[in-house]
Amino acid sequence: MDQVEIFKALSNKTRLQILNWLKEPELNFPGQLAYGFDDGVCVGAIQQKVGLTQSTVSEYLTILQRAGLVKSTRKGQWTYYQRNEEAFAALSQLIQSDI
Amino acid sequence: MDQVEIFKALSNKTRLQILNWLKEPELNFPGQLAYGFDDGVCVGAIQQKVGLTQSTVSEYLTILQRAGLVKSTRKGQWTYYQRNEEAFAALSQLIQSDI
DNA sequence: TTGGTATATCGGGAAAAGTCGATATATGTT
DNA sequence: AACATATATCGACTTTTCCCGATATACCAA
Repeated sequence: MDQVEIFKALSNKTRLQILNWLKEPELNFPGQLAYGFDDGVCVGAIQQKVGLTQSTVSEYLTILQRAGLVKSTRKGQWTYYQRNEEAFAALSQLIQSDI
Repeated sequence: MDQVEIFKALSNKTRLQILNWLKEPELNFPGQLAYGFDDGVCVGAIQQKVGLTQSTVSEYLTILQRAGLVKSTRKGQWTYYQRNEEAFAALSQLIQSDI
């Protein structure tokens, strides 16, 4: 758990926005309803909502994943991303005790 | 409370180190014992321990203050910095609910 | 195999952050 | 007033981040 890496990942408005949207996938990505949300939301859906290029969004998700804040699941041609809630709980705790 | 600004302020190993040292000023800045710690620790003492230049450390403290993570008190020629514990409590809470 | 779609990675240009030395400002002392 | 000390700010340079377009890779369908 690299603290600096986590805070860097959170130091960007768009990435914070993505994390926030991923709290309620059904609500924020209704277009994907048909496929379910058990594994999270695919990159394309996030990209459309974000409005930046595909490469940028893919990189942002990688940054969030390296920091441990999201998990990814590959299914066919899609990669689904979802929040890693344990990481947020741990971070909240870390701020209370370690930082 | 600008989230991005807070996380940027925390995205640096030295600044995290400073915040950590300020948790126990008596222990980490014994050279300043004579003056007491009610208002925190002065820039010079922090600078010596950090080992970077005076200008860099001064700027780091400004960054931490703009993010609301520390408070400063001017006394004569010295500026004393101390942690703003309310900000950390709020941040911990923010991560649990908002992010 | 050929082609289509989804995602990842690469290379680059612009903007921001890291860090320094030099200088400015504020305060204190004589 | 003149000088010393503590801190803040400025200008410059290097490194990192932001974000893009182009290309590569992985999978799927005909």
